[in-house]
Amino acid sequence: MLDPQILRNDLEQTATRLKHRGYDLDVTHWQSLEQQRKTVQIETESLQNKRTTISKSIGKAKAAGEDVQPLLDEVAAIGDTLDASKEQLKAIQAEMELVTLYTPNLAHESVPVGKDEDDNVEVRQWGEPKSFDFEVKDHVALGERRQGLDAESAANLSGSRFTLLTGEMAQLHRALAQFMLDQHTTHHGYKEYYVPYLVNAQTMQGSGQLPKFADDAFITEDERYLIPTAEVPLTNLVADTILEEAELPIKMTAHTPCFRREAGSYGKDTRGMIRQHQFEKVEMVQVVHPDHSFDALEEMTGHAEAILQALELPYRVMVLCSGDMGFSATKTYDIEVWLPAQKTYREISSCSNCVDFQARRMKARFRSPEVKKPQWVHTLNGSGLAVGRTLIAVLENYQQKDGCVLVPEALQGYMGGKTVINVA
RNA sequence: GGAGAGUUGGCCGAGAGGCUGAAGGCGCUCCCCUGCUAAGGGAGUAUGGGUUAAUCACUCAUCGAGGGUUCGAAUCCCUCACUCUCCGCCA
Repeated sequence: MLDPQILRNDLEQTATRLKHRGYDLDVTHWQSLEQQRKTVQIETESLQNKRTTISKSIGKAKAAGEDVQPLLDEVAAIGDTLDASKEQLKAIQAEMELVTLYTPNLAHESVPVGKDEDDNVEVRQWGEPKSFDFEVKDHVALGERRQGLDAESAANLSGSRFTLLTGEMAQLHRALAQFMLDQHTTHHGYKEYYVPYLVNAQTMQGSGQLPKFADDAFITEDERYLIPTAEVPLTNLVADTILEEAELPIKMTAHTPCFRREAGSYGKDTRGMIRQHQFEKVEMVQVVHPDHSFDALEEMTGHAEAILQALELPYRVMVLCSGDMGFSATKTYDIEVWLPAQKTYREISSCSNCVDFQARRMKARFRSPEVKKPQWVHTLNGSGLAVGRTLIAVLENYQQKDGCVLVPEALQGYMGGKTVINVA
């Protein structure tokens, strides 16, 4: 949720900045709502005040044994007008709330203005894409051996966009998640959480998935949502709370499955396990003091990078342009890992600073000794990393001519000492 | 799934139709006293919104959420959510 003050005081500029994000704010509509709101609210509140005043005097008059009938007559006249005024105010406020709930965050000044992913800007690269002296296979081809990656069985069980892993593939997948969690908890200062995978609508709204993106999520019959990312439960842990400044920063990590409908991505990434309805992710979330959120974003991106560096997987870091960012973010770095079979970099992590956008939706605040009023915290989230995609990256980057796959040194301890898998 | 109890400010806790935005305590802030420490005395201390250039100003809302009764609701009624206890079931 944007600061209502900037919509009131700086409407034109805000509309322009929203346009950079591909969002058209109906300025005239908003202005008219705002104007109506003001008139009706003042009217309602003054009627309310009048009624309360008279009601109180009725109490006093009764206690004094006076005749209250004249006062009752007077207050009766207010009733209908007040009710009508209240209804009107409610309707206006509901409409304004809807607009604010559907309005994305503003892009930070440091974010390049652009339309889509083609306008994202590379920030840095790490590692050299390895050259192979043989024809490289993609992860699907590599996974066919020993049926380690069995798309057909998954399709039979559940439909398209599901994956079944067996044997060493499943073990490697598990090893990756364990390794990531351990890195974040022992080296990067995050506390590990185990969280619910089903959340209510309120929680989904707090982090920005609802109401606008209802179609992207799976919903249960009793109206709970399967989490699309652990960001949702983790971030909402501070919903409706006033923290002490000393409690900040809060750094949380969790390994969870993520569920996404992937509505509107028909035909995209249909081969292999790049885009799935269900995938594993290790997520990082930080709740920080507003002065430090941009530093925290750099730090958190570094934490995700550290995983790739430990796995010796080449990657590049992109800063997303205004038009390509997610709804709640003010600035996002995508980390893209090198996939030799596609001869391209593919997203494996996304780290975002949401500043006070989610905090306002969730009512997450903190109190500092210097400032009397509670202030909004800033929230950040980042993948560290998407486990399925990391598996793909390991398979493709560590493949050998004969189709077996070397186990990255950092993972060997998690693989029972194995140095190579997928041997024919 | 069944039966019962509960949900009040940062925390604990009173409150039973008007004088309650809410006693009291804890915590916190400021002041006084006390040669350290402990203790004592006084004052202050909810959140959100609106009006305003801004406020020491005025005002509205909020006692789990949403409805209702009433001139007036933390207090009465209804629905829902959550917590706790007991029973049942279950990994």
